Amino acid sequence: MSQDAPAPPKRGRPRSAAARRKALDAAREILVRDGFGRLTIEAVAQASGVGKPTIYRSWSNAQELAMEALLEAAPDAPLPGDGAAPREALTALLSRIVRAFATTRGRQIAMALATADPDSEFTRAFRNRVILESREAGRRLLLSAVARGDLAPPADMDALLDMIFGALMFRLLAGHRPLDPALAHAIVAQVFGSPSGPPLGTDAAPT
Amino acid sequence: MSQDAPAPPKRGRPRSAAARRKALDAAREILVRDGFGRLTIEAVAQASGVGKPTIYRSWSNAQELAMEALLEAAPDAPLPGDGAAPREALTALLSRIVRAFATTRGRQIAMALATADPDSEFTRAFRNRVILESREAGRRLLLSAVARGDLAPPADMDALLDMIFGALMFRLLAGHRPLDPALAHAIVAQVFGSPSGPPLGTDAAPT
Amino acid sequence: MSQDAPAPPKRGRPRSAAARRKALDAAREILVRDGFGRLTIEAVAQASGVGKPTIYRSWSNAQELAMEALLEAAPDAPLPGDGAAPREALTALLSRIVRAFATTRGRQIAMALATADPDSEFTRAFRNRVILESREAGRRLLLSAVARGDLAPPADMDALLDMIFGALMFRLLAGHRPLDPALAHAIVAQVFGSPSGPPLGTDAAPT
Amino acid sequence: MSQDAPAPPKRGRPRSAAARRKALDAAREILVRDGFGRLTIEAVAQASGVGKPTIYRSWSNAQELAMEALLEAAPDAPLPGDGAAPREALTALLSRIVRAFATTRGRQIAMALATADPDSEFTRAFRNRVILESREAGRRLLLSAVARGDLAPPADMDALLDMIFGALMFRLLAGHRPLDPALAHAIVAQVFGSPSGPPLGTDAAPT
DNA sequence: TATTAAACGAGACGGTACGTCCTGTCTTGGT
DNA sequence: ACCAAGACAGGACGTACCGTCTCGTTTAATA
Repeated sequence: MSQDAPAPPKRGRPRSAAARRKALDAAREILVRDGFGRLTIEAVAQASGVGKPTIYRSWSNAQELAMEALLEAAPDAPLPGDGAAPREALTALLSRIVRAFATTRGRQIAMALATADPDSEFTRAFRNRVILESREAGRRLLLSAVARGDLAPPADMDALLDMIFGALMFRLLAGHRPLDPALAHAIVAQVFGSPSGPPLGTDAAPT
Repeated sequence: MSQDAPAPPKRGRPRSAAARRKALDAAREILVRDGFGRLTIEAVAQASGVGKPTIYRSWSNAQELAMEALLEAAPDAPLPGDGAAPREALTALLSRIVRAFATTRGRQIAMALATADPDSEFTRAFRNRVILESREAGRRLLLSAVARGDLAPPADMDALLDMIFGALMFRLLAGHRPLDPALAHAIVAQVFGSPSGPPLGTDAAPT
Repeated sequence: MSQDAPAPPKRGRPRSAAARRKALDAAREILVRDGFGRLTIEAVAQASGVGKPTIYRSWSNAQELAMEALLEAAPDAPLPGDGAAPREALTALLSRIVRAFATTRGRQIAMALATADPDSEFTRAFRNRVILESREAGRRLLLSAVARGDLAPPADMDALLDMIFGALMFRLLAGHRPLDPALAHAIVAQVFGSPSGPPLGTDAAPT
Repeated sequence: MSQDAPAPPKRGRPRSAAARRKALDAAREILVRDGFGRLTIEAVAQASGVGKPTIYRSWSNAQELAMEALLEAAPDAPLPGDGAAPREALTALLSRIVRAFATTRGRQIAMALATADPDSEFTRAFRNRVILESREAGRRLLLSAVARGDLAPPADMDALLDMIFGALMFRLLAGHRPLDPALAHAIVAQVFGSPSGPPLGTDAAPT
């Protein structure tokens, strides 16, 4: 991505990895302690002892720095074993997301997403990594459920996925109801049908 | 709560409705023309000819002013006649929302929501007015569909509503796929079942 | 001066003397407590319970109000009996001025004088009342001293008076040396000559 | 006092002398053109193209900036040759001061002095430079006059100096009489005695 | 005694300036 | 060549007062 120069002559002093680290750590701490609105380059430079120009060399504004800090802090999605029962696996996945979002960081991620330039390369990377990765895990689970006959093949898989993951983000942002684990179960029940009754959206008899 | 002063004598010069109007109009124009990031109290004062302190007297920061401006500009939800077929009515409702969000204003609303203090009274009012009103219209439509037997009663109505409306917001914010009218149809199909086949979540299925 | 309107019909409610009083009292207290820089119309209105327009009806800005408040507070110069020995009377007069200026008020008077529009009618009145009245008393004392033969008739009486009173103001403003009672005696000695020895500036040998 | 850091390493970008210059020049021009009351940090920043924070880095308020601008503009006191006749030299010195004060700047200096915090370090420096330097020149002239026998040794030299220079300031501030060159001559005559006749306060006034 | 006009308190108005904060760039001296 | 430090121009922030302008309420002279 930044390697398109085939022969980087590597002149001069190389960038200090330590400086990046200190900046990211300071940024993360500020995010956690004071929230997104206080994450200024000035404050990060102050707190980390890294010079402002050095920070600007790595990130072009506070949003990008925030995103990378959040992205780092994101749990590295140990996605549930695909061998398990898809319904339970999806429930587990959504529950993990709920728990992650329930912290302050969830809102910060949402703010970062909403505030950032939607077309920036960084924003795209962030979306892919933080948001859509889980969505793809969900897709795999739904496909395996369909393969096992637990779920009728949905007419529009993408729309279904957006309904599932959008519900979480909607609760988080609109805040009209708490974002709690019960939602994960309710969503799964809605998709697969009630545990006892016939599954949602399928006419395939339980057999 | 607001009834403790039974006869507030209304001393002093009353607030000027004209000043509020000019400020809101200028704010709206700036939002449309330059986006949320440029909506500065300074700029609004400049553009509207209203003094800064006067603006601060009515709104305590740029977010609040932005919200009221967006809120005003929000279409006054001419909700579909509840007598019509609920499935078509829901499709129409979601399509209208998609069209509204597809404009710049959609992202602005999302940014305002994400950026603002989630506990502020203004934020709450904004959520109720702009976000949850449509959700309630959706609830009414789903209930009437259930009453007509078009839809199996969902186990968790709130979760279902959040899935429906969350999908729209998710597409808007994550931006991984376009927020287009096809999504409205896909969501409705997912909820009610494919047009020809048996509806989703119906118990009409089992045989 | 304000009588050029031949028939002031004096209809309507007359100005409230109480409002003037409250404003002046509040102004004086603020001057004493917080100094000249804090004497704002706003603060006086707040502290006195008098409305801002009412204050502006009587004084056209904070300087004028300050001046009138200071002027009121000025000791009503019970000038020394002209029958007494002029030299001692002048010493007493200057000592009194030193004492008055040594308080915070002295500086405030100087600030008011320096800050105010030099051509305003109010400033002229203030100067006449607060500054020049003492100067005229001094002139009378010098004249009587000349009449008694205690003092040679000065070539330029006005210049001499300005030297006497200017010395006080100079110490007050420049602050290079304290404005203390010793100065009053030193000035008198300078003008009349040392009590025992020959007067100042003469080359007449001490005999 | 300023020696506790023996080797201040002077890190970071040094202050720009050009910025200071531009600010001071703009300040001086505003003082001359519009007067002390219009000397706003805002206006200086505007007129000079220097950022407000940069100005605040060098001066902590408008008074200090005004003082430094006035101080710069002050004529560098080419004090009269001490070898000349002291009486004529003193007359020349006072005349020069009268001429300097007769301009707008005189009043501005007085306003700056009166308005500023009397204990600020800047105010002290200003006083020393602008006010007291001339006074010291006057002291030297008087001493040499005494040495030559032109003048009887005054009982209190400081008081005499304050009378001489205070007279100028008094006329300037009180404004009861013009501050014109005649005053310089009158003061000198008062101190040294009339050129022809016997000096002031002499016992030549017999009987 | 009733009318009525002016002054009253309150406080919002359009402004100006304040002094602080942060942005993103630039310029030092020190590894 | 990169680093930290920090000054730079710019610009928005939210506050304080300015002096003016309604408001609705006294209040006292007049009619």
